[in-house]
Amino acid sequence: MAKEYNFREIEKKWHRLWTERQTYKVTEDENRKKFYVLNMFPYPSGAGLHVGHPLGYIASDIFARYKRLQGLNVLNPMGYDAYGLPAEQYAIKTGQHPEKTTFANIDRYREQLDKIGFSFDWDREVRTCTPDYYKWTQWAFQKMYNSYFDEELQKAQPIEKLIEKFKAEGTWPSDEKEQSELLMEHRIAYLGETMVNWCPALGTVLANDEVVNGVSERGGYPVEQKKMRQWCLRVSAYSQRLLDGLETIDWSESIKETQKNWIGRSEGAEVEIKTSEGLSFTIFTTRADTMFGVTFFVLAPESELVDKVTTPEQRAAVDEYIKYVKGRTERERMIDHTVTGVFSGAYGINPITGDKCPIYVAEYVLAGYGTGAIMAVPAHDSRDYAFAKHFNLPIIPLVEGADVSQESYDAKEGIVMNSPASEDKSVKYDGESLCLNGLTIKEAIAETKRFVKAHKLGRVKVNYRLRDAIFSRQRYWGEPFPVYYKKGIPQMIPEECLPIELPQVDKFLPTETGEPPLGNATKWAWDEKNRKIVEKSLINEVNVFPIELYTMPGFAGSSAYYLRYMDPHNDKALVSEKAASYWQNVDLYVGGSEHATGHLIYSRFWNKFLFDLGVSKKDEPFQKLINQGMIQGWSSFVYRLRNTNKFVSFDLLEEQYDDAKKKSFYYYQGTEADPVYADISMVSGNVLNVEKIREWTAEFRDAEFILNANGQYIVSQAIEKMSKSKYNVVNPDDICENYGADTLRLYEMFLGPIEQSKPWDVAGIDGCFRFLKKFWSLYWDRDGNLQADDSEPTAENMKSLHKLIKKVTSDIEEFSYNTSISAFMVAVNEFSQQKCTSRTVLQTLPILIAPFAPHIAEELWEAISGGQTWQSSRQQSVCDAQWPQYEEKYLVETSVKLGVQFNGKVRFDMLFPADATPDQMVEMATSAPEAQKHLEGMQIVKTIAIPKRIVNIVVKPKTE
RNA sequence: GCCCAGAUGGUGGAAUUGGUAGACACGAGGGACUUAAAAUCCCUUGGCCAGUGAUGGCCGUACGGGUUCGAUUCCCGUUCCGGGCACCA
Repeated sequence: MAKEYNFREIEKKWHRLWTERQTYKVTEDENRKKFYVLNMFPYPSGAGLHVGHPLGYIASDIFARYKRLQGLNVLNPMGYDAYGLPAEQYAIKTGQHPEKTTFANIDRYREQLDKIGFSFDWDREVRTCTPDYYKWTQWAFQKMYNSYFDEELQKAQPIEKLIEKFKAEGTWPSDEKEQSELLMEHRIAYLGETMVNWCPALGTVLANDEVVNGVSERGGYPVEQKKMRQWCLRVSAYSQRLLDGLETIDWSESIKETQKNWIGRSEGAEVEIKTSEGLSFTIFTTRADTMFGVTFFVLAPESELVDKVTTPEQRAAVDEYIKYVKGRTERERMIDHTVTGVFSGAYGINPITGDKCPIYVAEYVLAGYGTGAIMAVPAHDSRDYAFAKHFNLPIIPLVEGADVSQESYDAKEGIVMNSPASEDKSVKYDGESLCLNGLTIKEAIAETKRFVKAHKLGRVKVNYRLRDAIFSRQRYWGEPFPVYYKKGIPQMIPEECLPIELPQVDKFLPTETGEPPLGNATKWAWDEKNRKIVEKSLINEVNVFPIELYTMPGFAGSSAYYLRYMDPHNDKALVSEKAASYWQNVDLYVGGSEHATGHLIYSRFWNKFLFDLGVSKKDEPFQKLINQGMIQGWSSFVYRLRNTNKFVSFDLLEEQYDDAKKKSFYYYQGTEADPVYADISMVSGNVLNVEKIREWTAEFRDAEFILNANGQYIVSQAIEKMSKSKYNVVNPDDICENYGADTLRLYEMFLGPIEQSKPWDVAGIDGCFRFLKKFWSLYWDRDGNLQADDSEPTAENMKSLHKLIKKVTSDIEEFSYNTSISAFMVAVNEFSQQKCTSRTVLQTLPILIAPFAPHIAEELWEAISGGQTWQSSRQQSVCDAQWPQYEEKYLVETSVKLGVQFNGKVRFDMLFPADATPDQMVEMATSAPEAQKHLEGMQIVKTIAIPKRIVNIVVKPKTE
């Protein structure tokens, strides 16, 4: 009886031994090179871990194990992003404290993760919601509050330096309130009166990346613009560094591109415009070359200039327009691009041409970008063009050959003309007037910038689209701010008193007076004298003051967690100098690309700030980034006839396409049928288990199911993101139970390239399971005894082995795990055919497979090395073995079969010595008997021979 | 609209980056062992055509062109799917 591959026992055994032996515990070791592997830590949701989560974790675990086998000291930690909206909303619904549900979810995650056999050092686990962790989130916030960004040095500096500067300049106010306001304009964490994304349904403000298509990312509720006093982070100050840093890191082009878009650098010029009333304003343009084509100016409706510029005659019209704009939601403005606007009554004077052009107010100009005012060049900007057509304003073409009768010419290519149209159209400054005619657009831009600068008409300016991050939320389940208010002026709670712990509340909703949930806390006031938190009722504005009621957003805790993993139990510092110097930054970061404009920007910003402080040792936190694809789920739908409790099999429905809504609708005998999610566990293939769904929810209990001719109920299926609400979540637990963790790990990697998204499909998992069984059976004879012997491996054995080492090594380096698993499959078949029992080979294979399938690797490693005396105790685990090097000498081929081509078509195959030179190859090929019939009546034009690749002979008919 | 990435058998996907397209796996078909099933093993499997047969020929990497002795790979154009940004001046 051959020995069975009992994965359940093997995996249980090794989970136990790994824990007992602390196999994965990591400590700083100056004698070894470090390698830091990191996964984006999960938010522990109530749905548990699904098969998509481990995809990235497995990928990084393979790399971590591989690097470790190569002798590096690998840090591979895991933790939880534990603050979040779902737990809070669940608390509002059920009254259960978010901490309770969050910790329960964490336990469940841990249990699931443990089954898969990761090499995490759990001693370093962090949870963002525990005080010993968020102490350092609060600490970093205070550091940001007490810093400003020095434009010249391009780095953060202590705020005291700025105060000194103001004092030296004599601009330092004496009034405390004025001082506070002045510094607020410079602090990196500041309290700002800004337009925010307010989500009434969630009762909180949202950051820009949390708003998608004008609705909230979570829940899809409408979002409106509202002016509110909020904590903000001056992320925009770091725009240039965030952009420059991208060049130094090894991330995918697409994600760098996304970040570049989000930062949105544009180089241009700011030009001073005087108005007919003697006022002036500044416009920003990237197309300085088009100054001669300006026919009007436009102000953003929210701009403060509007009020100043508007003439009495136009006042009523402008007010009405602004009222209209205010009434529009963000979403409406995004979808509806119809041209609107109003004349302000005033005129602006083009400093280049001296022309008087009307100033309009229109919503297509945004207050938040540039100066909130533009010069309009309808001929060369499509938005200005639409506006000009609508209001019948002149259009002056400035590029040779550009036809602007139907649409604007926006391209930045061509030769400039009409600039000026005639000599008297260009105003002279210090005797010089601007002339761009005949230049290319690029030259014209540069020339205009020079002119504007030289004659002080404006200045060259770089603008960024990146906005400051709104850093406060009106929620309960988040980090409290270590801030109290003294006469309305924010004060930092002393650093030694941190952390300020999240107070207990009995209600998680806003208070009746509209305060955020923390307003419900009774013990939430700061006693300045005794330096402690006291009852709110004691507030006296003398020595006891109210504490901030806002909490920090989700990204606060996730922005520097990778630093905390380096030194997670340190209560003196976020991370010790020693640990930070050793681990530096993350070498390999694995996570989803959906964080491109959120976490991955905030984290880089946060790290750059800490780098300026000297806490972080590298300017960029994540050297290499791999974005694992999403594993999607198959959602299943049943169709309910509208206003009935009847469900109709999908194949009986008629489809109708609604062009307007770009959606299909389904009908059954004239009645429309609406799709309803059905849990995937009730579906096999596309057939619904009607009995099972009746037991699922009350909705289906007494429903009538109209079946097809085969007596089956067919569901329709769609590939969607895995989510609890879509009832399409597949847990990894079942796979572990039926096939084992090693098979799960192998299969998830075998599905395809890591970066690709793909629907989950268990078809094919048998292939990986079979492979492991074959791998297992290499080691055991028919009686279940280990069949390794000390026989000399054959040349064939060594060739197969070294081919495998070479392939697997290079594939892991390139994260091409699916192809390295294929290589294993090939190799195992070869060894099996070779009946290889050589210890040399059998001892190496477990090391090679260990990153992918650690449990079976350990078991076989133990079996094959069991008879030996250990050189050191660490060799008890395959994790501490040494990754083998391949040797070229075993891979050398003595002869190679190559196709001999005539004019690019393969005509015959023949054997060549592997070391044949191209000349020898041609000689052999042309003199071969098979070649003669192809050469008959032909002459050789050219020959190409590439050793080990191809022999190509180009011929053409002989001409006399 | 702009930017980025992609399209290969029935399916997931390989292809040393310009050198015999379809590795590996799934599925399907056939066979062996077995009372039977499971498990295991072997063979076939891109399409079309010719041949009893070994085999041979043609077509084939979304579509249309180009460069090249040779193109899945490079260039130009088109179509389709995915991702990001979107009145950003």
